[in-house]
Amino acid sequence: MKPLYIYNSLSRKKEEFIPINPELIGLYVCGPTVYSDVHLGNCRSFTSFDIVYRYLMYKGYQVRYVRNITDAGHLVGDADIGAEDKMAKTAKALKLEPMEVAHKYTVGFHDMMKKFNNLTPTIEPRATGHITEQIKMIQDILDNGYGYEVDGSIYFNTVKFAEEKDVYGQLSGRKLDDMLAESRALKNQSEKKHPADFAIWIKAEENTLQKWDSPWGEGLPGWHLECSAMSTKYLGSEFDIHGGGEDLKFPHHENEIAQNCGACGTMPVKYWMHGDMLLGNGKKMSKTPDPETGKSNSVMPEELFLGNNDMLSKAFSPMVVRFFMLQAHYRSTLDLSDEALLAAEKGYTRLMEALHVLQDLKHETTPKITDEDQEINSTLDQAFEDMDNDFNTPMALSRLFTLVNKINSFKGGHMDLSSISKETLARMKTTFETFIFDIFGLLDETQSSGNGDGAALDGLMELIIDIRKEARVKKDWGTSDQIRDKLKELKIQVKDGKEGSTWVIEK
RNA sequence: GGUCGCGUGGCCGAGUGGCUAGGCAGAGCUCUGCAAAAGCUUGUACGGCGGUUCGAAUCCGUCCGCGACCUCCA
Repeated sequence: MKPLYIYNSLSRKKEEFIPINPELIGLYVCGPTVYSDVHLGNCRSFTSFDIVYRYLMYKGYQVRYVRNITDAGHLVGDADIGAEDKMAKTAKALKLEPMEVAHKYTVGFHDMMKKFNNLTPTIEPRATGHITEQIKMIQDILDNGYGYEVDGSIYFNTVKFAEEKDVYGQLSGRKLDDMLAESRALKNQSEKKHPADFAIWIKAEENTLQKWDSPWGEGLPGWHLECSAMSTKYLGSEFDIHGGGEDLKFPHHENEIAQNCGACGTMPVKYWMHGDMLLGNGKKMSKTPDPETGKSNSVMPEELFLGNNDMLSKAFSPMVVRFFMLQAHYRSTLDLSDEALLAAEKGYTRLMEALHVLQDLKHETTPKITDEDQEINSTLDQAFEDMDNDFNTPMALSRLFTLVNKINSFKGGHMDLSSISKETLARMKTTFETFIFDIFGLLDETQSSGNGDGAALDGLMELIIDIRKEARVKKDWGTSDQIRDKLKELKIQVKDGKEGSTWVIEK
């Protein structure tokens, strides 16, 4: 197996990926807090890690992919206690049980992941299902002396941990001294000994909707803790890869490390991966409205699919959006715009069309190995090298497009198919399918078949194309063009080629 | 204010000391009954200013602009 290089946020450089246990890779990705609909930025992040998951599997690894659902403990605002829980806030607003809120948005999240053709993780644990594990972890942290109780709430003693372990701040590049000087955190009335300390168990108030019994009284676990507890439970106290959005690096992931380390004494994660943000109007896409304009710049996926957003001139399908995301590296910000999506749409269609052409290419002769053979094979090799280089999807995609050119040339007769060997053609076919479907996770939306209507449409189109063909043989251009133009109005494009006509539904 | 990152041709977006990224758009040509599709050709791009180097968009310094985190967000 060729080595895979992953950019590790912890060391800030690319490192060769060496699994702790080659038999089973542990991958943990921070999932959503299910208090509202996921927006497109969330989808980008999950899609990025879907590619990671897919590529690891392509490499032959068995992967345990854990992605959590946070359905408790995530507070609104920056207070550690006394603040409202996100779940509870939505529950009150919608007059629902917190678990109804969780279910509603979990289902919505799953639907969206399916639309983007993201694979399901192998385990999707929820915070409320792991209260016992979280309480146990709090106890471990207390036993190790890194926690303290104040009036029924438990805090993580960041200062003590930082002094003793020298790992705090490593991931986010923060120094505790600087944080000490930071005055902002003190603006809230707090029981904490130090602003950098954070709640791991929050005492329930009278009106707290979600609360559980614990050795310290009724309460709920703090945010950050669910990830520590559940990753430890399913992947062990040390595992391979942890992923999440760049915006989770601090405080979420930094505190996660502190909790794991404070409870188990080991650094939990070997490779930390962070995906960068999707931008809307040049700014991070966020659910929170802009304080100046009062409007959120987040685009909901549904708006994209239906085309009902001010930014968009038309609707874009999930696969076009996925293709659009693949064209950028996961560690770069990506600007969403109508123009960029239109370009992605054409590119996506071109790629899928070329795949169809490729699948239909056949040749019988087996000539000698030519330069063309080598060129194609090395381009295919390079595409995999690009993926091995920190999942460089845009680069790998560009290799595919290099071959799209050749594929179309073979079909159009600009290049002779017999200039490549049977084996090379076969490899090109399988590699294209592997990349497009297995690694990139794209679906073929250009195919009409798959249901009864599709089959009917295929038959109809065959008939119409035949009729037009006859008209053309008779040089009846009026009929021929009428068919072509009418179909065009119906968003069906007829493509005349050497071997007859094909058609495609325009987006 | 602190920490980090970015600024690439009309747009999106890779790359990173010397070799064509790619997609979209534009121009010319080929094919075609005409188109479309497809193919071919075509872009003196790397924020400004210095420096290192035989050579820098790529390294260093500096200035300007933008963003992320530091408070919930993938």
